[in-house]
Amino acid sequence: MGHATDASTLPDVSTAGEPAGVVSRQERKQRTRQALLDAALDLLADRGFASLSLREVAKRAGIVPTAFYRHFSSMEELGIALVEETTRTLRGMLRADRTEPGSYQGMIRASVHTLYRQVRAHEGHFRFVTRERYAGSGPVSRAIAVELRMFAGDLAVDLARFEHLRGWPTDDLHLLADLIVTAMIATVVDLLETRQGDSAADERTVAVAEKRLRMILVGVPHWQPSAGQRDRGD
Amino acid sequence: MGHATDASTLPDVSTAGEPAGVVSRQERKQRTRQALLDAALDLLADRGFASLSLREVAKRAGIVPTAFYRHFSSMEELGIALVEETTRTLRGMLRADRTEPGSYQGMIRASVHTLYRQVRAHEGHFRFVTRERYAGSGPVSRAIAVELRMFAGDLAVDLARFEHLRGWPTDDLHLLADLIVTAMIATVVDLLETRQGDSAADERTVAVAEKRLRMILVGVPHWQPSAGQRDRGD
DNA sequence: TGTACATCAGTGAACGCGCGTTCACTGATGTAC
DNA sequence: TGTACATCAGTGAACGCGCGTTCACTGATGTAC
Repeated sequence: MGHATDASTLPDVSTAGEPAGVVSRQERKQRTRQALLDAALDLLADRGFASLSLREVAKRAGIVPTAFYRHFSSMEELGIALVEETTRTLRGMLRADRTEPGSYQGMIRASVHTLYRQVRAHEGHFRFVTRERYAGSGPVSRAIAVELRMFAGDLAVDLARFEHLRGWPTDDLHLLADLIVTAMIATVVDLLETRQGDSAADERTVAVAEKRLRMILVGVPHWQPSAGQRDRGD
Repeated sequence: MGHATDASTLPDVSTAGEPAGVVSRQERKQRTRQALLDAALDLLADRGFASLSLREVAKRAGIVPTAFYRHFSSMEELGIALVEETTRTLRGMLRADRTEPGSYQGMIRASVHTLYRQVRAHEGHFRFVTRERYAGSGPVSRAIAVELRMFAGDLAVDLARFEHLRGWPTDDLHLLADLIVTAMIATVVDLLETRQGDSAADERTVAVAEKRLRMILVGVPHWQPSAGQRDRGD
């Protein structure tokens, strides 16, 4: 227990069976840092970040508690690094899925599939992020909020290129983008609740995810932009 | 500090200025129990439930740690009581808002207004529930999941009475109901992020909440029920 | 290539602290007669 | 109404434990000459 070689880190650096003698001090340090991140993620499988102790993480990473400070000045700093690891590549992949504004249907399929693969490849990361999103008012929750706002911002920009959405006011575009991001997060949660390996359940979850997005978007051509602002009457 | 007389409990039992000598032992016990619930809620203002200690809660409620066990067998049991307090009346109020299936518009306005009043009257409760919803896999998160499923179930039943929705398959109805519940939770979070007392900001948040629901519902007449199932092709 | 020194990731002892839970207790409230 | 006993919410001492952080240290790696 507690070995860090089965690492499931986002960037797949191949460090597996290299001779131990030839690596530089810098490289060793980097590996220990990664071991700390992986250890934290392992321990977060069924608990909140706030309940994680520095000593516990260090122990599982195979170092003494005091050595933790060679890598992070606090647990919070480690938490922020985990948030970064989670979103580092996903944002670009989702933007790529929307490069040519074709049908909603195509965009939906591609985005859901990207999200699906990414969640399944890095369950721990996504469990961590969906959990800590509302977990408090600390630096980790704030970092997650910032990342999500960037996802929604990207999406609002891309949505503006669709035919029916060209004339929409910015407010309405952002409302729609937030709705879609929220639906995607719901899909992440659904996937994490499904036991890994049950591919029939996975297909059902993906189908529901796509349907949910279609249900949101089917109204788009019939929406009267900004009607809401006026009929509040002040 | 730590007095329990400024209680903000959901059932507004008037226990304020009564002579102390006349209350029964049972009544006194009930008050201490309530003081524990209120103390926990106070302490949860900017932290997660998991980081709350029994000793801390007891101290703030004005009793010795060991007396805690006269009221709850564990912190988890207290957490579940807090979930119950939060949803006890809200569920009925929201159902009442939908008793006569008139326009979506009317239903939306009434429901959002009910939610708004309830959140503003019991901020601590709703902060607790939205935070702990995904906080882990413990009894508290499970209790919240059960309550939310009941909200969505109520809503699905009521939605089935609307004209366009009469022919919808159960799956699609539940998907729509979940979408609406999720939108309502987003509104709760928005309200909790707004500084209390800024009534202009509140009105904006309520307007956004209504608009969000309209954006979801505007597609309903144009939805092809279960089209999604078929075009997945297996 | 060889030597002398600097760097620095990781060590291990020590600290004071708050934790959940046990236990035997106290003394006011409640009840039976 | 008065007395004797039962109930039980709250007390306070005590326990062993894991916590974050400090500090002086070790010894392999890196670098200057």
